[in-house]
Amino acid sequence: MNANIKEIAKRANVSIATVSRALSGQNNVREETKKHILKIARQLNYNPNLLARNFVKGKSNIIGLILPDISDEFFSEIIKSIDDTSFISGYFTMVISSHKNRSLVESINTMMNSGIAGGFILLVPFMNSEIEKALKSERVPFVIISGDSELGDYDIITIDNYNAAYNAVKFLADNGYKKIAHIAGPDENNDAALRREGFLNACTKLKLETKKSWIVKADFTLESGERAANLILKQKERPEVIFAANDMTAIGCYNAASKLGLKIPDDIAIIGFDDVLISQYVSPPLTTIKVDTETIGKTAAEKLIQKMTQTEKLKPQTIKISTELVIRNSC
Amino acid sequence: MNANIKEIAKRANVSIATVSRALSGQNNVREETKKHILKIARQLNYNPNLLARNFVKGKSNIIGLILPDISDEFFSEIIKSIDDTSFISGYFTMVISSHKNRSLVESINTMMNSGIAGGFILLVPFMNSEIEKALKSERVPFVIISGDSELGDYDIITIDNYNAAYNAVKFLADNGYKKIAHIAGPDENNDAALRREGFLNACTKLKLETKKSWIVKADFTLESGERAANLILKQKERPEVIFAANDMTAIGCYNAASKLGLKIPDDIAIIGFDDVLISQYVSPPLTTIKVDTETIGKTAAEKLIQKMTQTEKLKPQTIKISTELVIRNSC
DNA sequence: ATGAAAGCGCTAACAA
DNA sequence: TTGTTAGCGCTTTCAT
Repeated sequence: MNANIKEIAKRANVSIATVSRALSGQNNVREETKKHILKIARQLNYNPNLLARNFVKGKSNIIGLILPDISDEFFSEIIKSIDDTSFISGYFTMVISSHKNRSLVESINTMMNSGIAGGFILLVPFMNSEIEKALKSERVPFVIISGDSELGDYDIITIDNYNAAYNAVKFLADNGYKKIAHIAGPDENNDAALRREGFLNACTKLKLETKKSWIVKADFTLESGERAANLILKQKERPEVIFAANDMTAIGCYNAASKLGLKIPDDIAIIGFDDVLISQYVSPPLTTIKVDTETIGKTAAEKLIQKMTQTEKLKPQTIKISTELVIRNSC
Repeated sequence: MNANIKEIAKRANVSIATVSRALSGQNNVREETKKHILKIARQLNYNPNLLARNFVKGKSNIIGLILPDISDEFFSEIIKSIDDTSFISGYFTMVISSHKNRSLVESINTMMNSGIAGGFILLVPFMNSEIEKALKSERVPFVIISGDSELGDYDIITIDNYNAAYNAVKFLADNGYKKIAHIAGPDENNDAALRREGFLNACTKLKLETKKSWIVKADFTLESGERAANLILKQKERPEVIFAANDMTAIGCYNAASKLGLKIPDDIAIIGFDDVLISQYVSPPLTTIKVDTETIGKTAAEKLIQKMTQTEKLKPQTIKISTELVIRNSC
């Protein structure tokens, strides 16, 4: 069994209170006593029982990270980034994913009420009333990472989907493209909705040609992208370029184009969104919009820790992490 | 603040002990009383304080997952799989990655001594005496996920690197390839070492031609794969096929081949290892060896939970998760 | 600067 | 079946 402060107190001939004070680095202990205690603690290879410490303090230095029911490299990077940031401030990261066995709401309730986490970061692709209800208690602080900055009165870390999409279209216009199609993401996905909106407004403002039959819904997967691209490319009038809601969809377009014998970017140009690893290795390398996952994770963790440590309540804040256009050879 | 059993006891007119018993589903409570208590608990939206529960029980239902200082889709899948499995048995998953700010040894010590985790899963690409020392206390149970099944007297979940590599080479031989090269992984990486060994032995046994200059070391990255492939492909005598230690390296070969104007698989065939997502989308789709990450995670979690719950100590066990050859068009 | 003691929420041993 | 009580390891308040 692990040594405890009682044991150290006995060996050091002091009270457990003094040991506690010395170990938690308070300055109301005589320097000499402190040194002595620290030495014994080291000898015994003492590690504080974090469970007991958190318990008695009535708070936890565990940060919960609630993930949705999908799995891609995005999350792996977010997790690392959050864990990195948390660790520096003395926190641990607990992952709790939501899936068939456990709903998002259940995950939120656990984080909110079990006391196991002192705060949590919620990754949600969408919001609904069930989730809102679960979040209402605010028993422990949380921040949300989401595509939508208009979710409500929460602290939100988001990327600027709308402007990123708008600027992507502007880039295409600047490069002489006039006829442009869009493969959208799922309706209920906020990232997807905002990208779509940015696309549509840019088309209007910049006087680019698009039409209903050139705007096809997909679901962020490669397969759905290929299906959607087929729908677009087999029409009598073809667009010059497709703006895909994400990279996987864009790569689905590559497959469709290849099977139809169309060359990228000459016959059909393509632009994606996300800059996943694979995008630089497809042929031709995909022009896309880079999402800075590391900064997203870091910012979320920092904001949460700020909320966990300060007492006064600040107004909810939306932090938009900017994106970056990565120009390669697909348009 | 969250309701506690004291509050419930008061409202139900019973003692806290009875409440505790009712809530933890013991059967030594009168059915009627139990119902009453459960109802009140629900009314109060009661959630047990897990910190207190774990603390008093002297154990934790948190499973630690120690990750090395790298990040790829492999980990994202492992995390999900472990978390899924843990959740079903009532455990949480805490991720603790090792990196510039926190060494592997430090992570192990935290998991071992802080009481915060009741057990942990260690992902290590290699073993050394420092790590061995940290693991020696066995204060809490753990299992290791590693490429090497010969690490020592531990419970290890591993893939059968040696046989997977051997069989891959056999597959190549069966398909008529005679001259074969290998791009190896880092020396200190056990997965890499075993794949290399499997390759070498297969070459000997199956009488395939290889030579020193056709066996080049890389470091699992795409760039290093491209460099290594260049070294191989620019020699006067070229092999017919390259067995790459992992998929990213294999894709590096694609780049090298493309720049040298060599067609895959006609001029040079390629086979990889891992079956990462991207492998099915490169052109031509990569033939490779699929590593079943989901089963690895699941098995590791199950084994660990078994160790955490049973009292008698079993002999350390090595569990090899089999791999699967995925035949595509690169050889 | 130090010690004594209460108490965090819960479980479990013992008593009734 | 139910209640009483000790105690898990630690922090913190109140004395000294």
